[in-house]
Amino acid sequence: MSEPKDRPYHHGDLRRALIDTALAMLAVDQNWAFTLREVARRTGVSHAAPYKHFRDREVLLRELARIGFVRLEETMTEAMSPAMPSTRAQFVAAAQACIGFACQNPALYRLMFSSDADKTMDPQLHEAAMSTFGILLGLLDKGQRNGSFRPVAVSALAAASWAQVHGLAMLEINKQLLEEKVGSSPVPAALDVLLDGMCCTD
Amino acid sequence: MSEPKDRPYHHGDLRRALIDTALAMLAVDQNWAFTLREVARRTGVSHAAPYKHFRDREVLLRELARIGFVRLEETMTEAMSPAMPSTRAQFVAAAQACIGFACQNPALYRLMFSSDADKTMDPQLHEAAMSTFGILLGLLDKGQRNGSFRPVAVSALAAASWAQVHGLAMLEINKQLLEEKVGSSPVPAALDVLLDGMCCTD
DNA sequence: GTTACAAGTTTCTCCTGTAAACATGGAGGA
DNA sequence: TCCTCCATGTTTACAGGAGAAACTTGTAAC
Repeated sequence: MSEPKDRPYHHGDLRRALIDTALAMLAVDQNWAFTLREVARRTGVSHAAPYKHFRDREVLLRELARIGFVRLEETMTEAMSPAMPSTRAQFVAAAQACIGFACQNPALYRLMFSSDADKTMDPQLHEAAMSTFGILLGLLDKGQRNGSFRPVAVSALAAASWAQVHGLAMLEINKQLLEEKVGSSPVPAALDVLLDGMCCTD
Repeated sequence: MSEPKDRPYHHGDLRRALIDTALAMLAVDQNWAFTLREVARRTGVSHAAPYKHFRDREVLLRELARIGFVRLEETMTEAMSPAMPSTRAQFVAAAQACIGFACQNPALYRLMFSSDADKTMDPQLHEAAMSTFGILLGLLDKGQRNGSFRPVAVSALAAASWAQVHGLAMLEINKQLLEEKVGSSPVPAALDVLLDGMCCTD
């Protein structure tokens, strides 16, 4: 893991290396023990080096959150791309992709939606989050146009489906969805109930 | 805030005093800067004193979470008690009470549903959480009996409504429910969409 | 009364974030 | 070519937190 000699004094692209290390840590450390010093250590650099690239811890966190939104958007877009029999099926696929992303990157997902990553502090982060949200809006709009979803205010559908998916994701990654509470397959069950309210009667 | 002299060497009920101080801190500090030393300081004891009553920080956090569940249950029970025209209205009242509780105690609410407060570690915490969840189950069951809610598996309704309410609460306290995304009154709107899927057609 | 124990305090070690001062090496002008 | 600047490293320093260990103090039981 550590090459003692061959590293030149100047790293080359420490900024990117720090981000990569941090993302790798977030992917492994479910439990959110994230320290700048540990990131520096694993990157093989002194604990003060990161401050040349990030004003403070929060700035790095916000950058990680931004990348998280980009990746989530990619994940959801991929999940939606195959031919689907209905917009409803596409919605389910996107929702499950989002929840799957959260399960595979729990710490990153939590970070993305925590107030640690305050979006008012960082226009780029805000933009990334809005862009990801745009996928949902696009899907809802399409569903309304083709008669799949009820013609109520799209913002209401957006609020409901976002809350539902985010709620399921948060409960899942925090291990709250115990079988004794919500049965053995809560995610599809919950999505079905919600979609019954969103969809036009067949 | 601090009486320098009159405090006897032994506090009397330091355990309760620490819990009260911590709860007060959680109510004020939205942003979750919670340190044992600060709790000790504000309680007027040395920073090591809390360790006589809580093995470590986590044990105190779990106790706070437990109390949070008790209070949430009280809040929801109160909100549901007045005469309501329908089970649906009662559901909305309970849901809004839960979200209101989260908004008024954001740090506590976050703690309650974080994996910091690992329920597998503490039977009493688990029991308190289950008891609070029981309110939802009772309401759903009653609604199914009187024909308000659809006769699908109650665990599916539970999963959907819990995820919805928790999702709304989390998004709200993390200031993610921006008007540009979900309109001006996302909570009632989202609950309505969900309930359209849960309720029998009128 | 003496003594034992629960519940305080002090002191210590190791960790973190962050600031300041110092070092290095590559790029651009004399 | 050489000198100098400066971005990007390192070292050192400091404040504050978790928690362990050793010490102190009331009080309650014998």
